[in-house]
Amino acid sequence: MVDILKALSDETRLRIVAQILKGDMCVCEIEDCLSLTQSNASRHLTVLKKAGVLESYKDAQWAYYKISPLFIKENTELFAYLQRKLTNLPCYEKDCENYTKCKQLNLCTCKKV
Amino acid sequence: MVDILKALSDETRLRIVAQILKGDMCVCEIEDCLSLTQSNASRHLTVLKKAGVLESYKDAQWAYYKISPLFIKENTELFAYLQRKLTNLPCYEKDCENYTKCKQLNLCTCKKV
DNA sequence: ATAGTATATGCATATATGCTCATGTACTAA
DNA sequence: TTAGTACATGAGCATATATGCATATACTAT
Repeated sequence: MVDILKALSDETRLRIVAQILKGDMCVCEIEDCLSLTQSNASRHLTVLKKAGVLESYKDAQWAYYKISPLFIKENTELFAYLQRKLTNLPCYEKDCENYTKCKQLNLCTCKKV
Repeated sequence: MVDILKALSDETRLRIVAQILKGDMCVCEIEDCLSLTQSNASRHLTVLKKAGVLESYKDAQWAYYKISPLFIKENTELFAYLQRKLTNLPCYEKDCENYTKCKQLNLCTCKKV
């Protein structure tokens, strides 16, 4: 429980979760969308994964991250809280716009599964 | 939101919240119950208060802390999550025993409101 | 095989956090 | 007024965390 809350107690990681709630994303999409360096994005994703909030799977050279179904199952109320509150994050709208923009510019060559 | 999660992302503070969920407590009760130094207990309580999780009120020389009604109102799901999960904390049973023991020994001279 | 892309990770560094000791403040009791 | 109790807070230290740079690994495409 502490690990989960620790993982979620960082604005960048909340921004990541907020975007992934809309659907699975690969690391480069997170980078582009939130304007993070590659290593920084990767590290934050690792923290969320180790805490059990996210899961990852590989497709070709891309690593996709998704919300862990087990996390949702075992932390129902917390998950509902995130769903309701994450859209209020200061950066949320901007991050979403960025996501759309990056999609159009094809900054990431991966094809969504 | 980040402030709240940051405040809750520490085991000692979760233990504090777990006990206060059972009813308002003064600082010396928290100290005794969780075996914390006075300054440490005070600091953690301050963090929780600044984040809006707790509120405090004074009675004579004692400072009582309680769960903030506004926090409960605005963070329903999170509060429900805490209520359900905090009893699973590793120290929970021990802390509760300690609480009863300290009550009996009258380690704290304050009279509960 | 070779070059390129995507991701993870070691190392160094700056900042944040948690803790203790000592001190300050507020209230009580005599 | 004086001593005692409860609580808050400044200073200092040790540890943890976030970040960037450089490098390693894994996969793709030619």
